[in-house]
Amino acid sequence: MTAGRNRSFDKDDALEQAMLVFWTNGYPGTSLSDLTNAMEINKSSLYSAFGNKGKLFNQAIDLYSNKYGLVHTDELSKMEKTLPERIRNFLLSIARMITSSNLPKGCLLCNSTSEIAGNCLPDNAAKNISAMNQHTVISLTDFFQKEQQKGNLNDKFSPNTLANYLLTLQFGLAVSARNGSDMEELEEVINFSIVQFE
Amino acid sequence: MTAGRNRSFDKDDALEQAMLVFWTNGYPGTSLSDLTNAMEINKSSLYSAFGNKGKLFNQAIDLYSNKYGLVHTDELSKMEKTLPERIRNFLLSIARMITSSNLPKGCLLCNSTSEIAGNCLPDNAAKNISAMNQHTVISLTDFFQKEQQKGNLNDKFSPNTLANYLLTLQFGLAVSARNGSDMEELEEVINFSIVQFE
DNA sequence: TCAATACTGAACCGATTGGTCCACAATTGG
DNA sequence: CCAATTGTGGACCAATCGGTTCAGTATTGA
Repeated sequence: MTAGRNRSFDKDDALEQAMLVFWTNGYPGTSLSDLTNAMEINKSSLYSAFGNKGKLFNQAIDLYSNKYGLVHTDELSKMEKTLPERIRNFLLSIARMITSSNLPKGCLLCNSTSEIAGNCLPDNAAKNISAMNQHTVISLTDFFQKEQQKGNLNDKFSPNTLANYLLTLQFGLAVSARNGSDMEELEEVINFSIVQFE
Repeated sequence: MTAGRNRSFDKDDALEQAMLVFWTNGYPGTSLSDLTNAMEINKSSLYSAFGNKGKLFNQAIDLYSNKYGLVHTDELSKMEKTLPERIRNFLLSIARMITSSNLPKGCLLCNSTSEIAGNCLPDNAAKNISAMNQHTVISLTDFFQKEQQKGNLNDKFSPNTLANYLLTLQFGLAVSARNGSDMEELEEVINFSIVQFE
C-alpha cells in the first residue's frame, strides 16, 4: 500500500530510549540533543516520527505507564495470598523496579508529577499525568472497597484514604530511590509501612 | 569602613524570591529571566550579589532548609505529649506547609532530590541536597533510638528503619501535595500512616 | 523500470540560554 | 568636597535552545 523508503530505525526502540532520558533528566532537563544522541537519530527523523519534544514526552509517558507503571497491580489480585501479603508484594514489585540497576532510579511519573506545578511541561502532559495519578487512586480505592466487602479489611479507614496512603508510599519510595536508597532499605520501610494491614 | 554605593534591594528578600521560583519550577525549569523578574533586579546585580545561577540555587536551598525544612522537628521534642502525638504533629506541621496557599506546593528539597539523578544541577548542589537528606535520617534515627531507650517505643523495628520510613512519608506527602492533595487529604493519610506507633 | 513516497542529514532559523563587560550613577568615609 | 568604592542598567557575547526546511537518497508498489 504505502510506498516509500522504510524507517531505518526501530520506532519503539527509539521511544524507549527517549523515555529513559526523560526518566533520568526530567522534561526541562532534557534537550533535543540529549534525545537525538540517545535515540541515535537526527532531529528531522525525530520530528517526522514523533512530532516535537512535547509530543515525544507524552508518548514516553504513555510507554512508561504501560510498561513500568501498571504491571505492579497484578500482585494485588493474586487471591491465593492474604491481603497484607498482596499489598507487600505490590510495593516490593515497585521497589524492585525503582532501584533496578538496569533502569534510571525512581519513577518517571513521580518525577513528572513534581514538575506539574511549574509551567515547564508541554501541552496535555500535566493533564495526562494528573489523570494517571487519579486513575491509580480510583482503582486502589475500588480495590480496598472490595476487600472490605470481602471481610479482609476492617472498615475503620475509608478505602479512599487507604488508596491515598499507598500512592503516597509509592511517591515516597520513588524519591527515596532517587536519593540513593537500595532495595534492602526500601524493603525494611515497606515491611514497617504495612503493619496496619496485618 | 567600606565606601561605595549601597545595594538598592534587600538581599535576603531577593534570595527568598529566587528560592520561591526554584521551588515552583525546579532548577532546570528556571531561567535567569524568571529569576530577575521575580527578584526585581537585573542580571548584573544578581551576579554581583549571588555569583551565578548555580550559586544562587545553593543559597536558596540553604535558606529553604533553615526557614522551611528544619522547623518541623520542634514538634518531636515537645515531651509533654506522647510519642505518637509528637510524630503526628511533626507530620502535620510538614503537611500544613506543603499545602499552604502562600507558598509553592510541595517541598523544594524533595523536588531537588528528584533532580539529582540527572546531571542538570549545579556544582555542589547534588552533594548538598544528599547531605541534607542524610542529616534528616541521622537525626531521626537518633531520635527514635532515644525514644526506645526511654521505653516509649518497642524495639521490634530499628531506629534507622523508622527514620527512613518518616523520610519516605515526607517525600510522599510532598509529591502528593504537588499532585493537588489538600491538607484534609494529607491529614487522613498521616492518621493512617502512624497507627503503628500507637 | 519508474513514478511516488518517505526517510536522512545538514544547513539554517529566530529566540533564548547563562554569562560578561563597561560606562555611569550613587554613595561612602576621610 | 572629593577620591574611592560599589551598585546599576544596558549592550553585548558565544552557545544552545526548540524547531523548520530542503535537496538528496533510498525504498516502495505498480
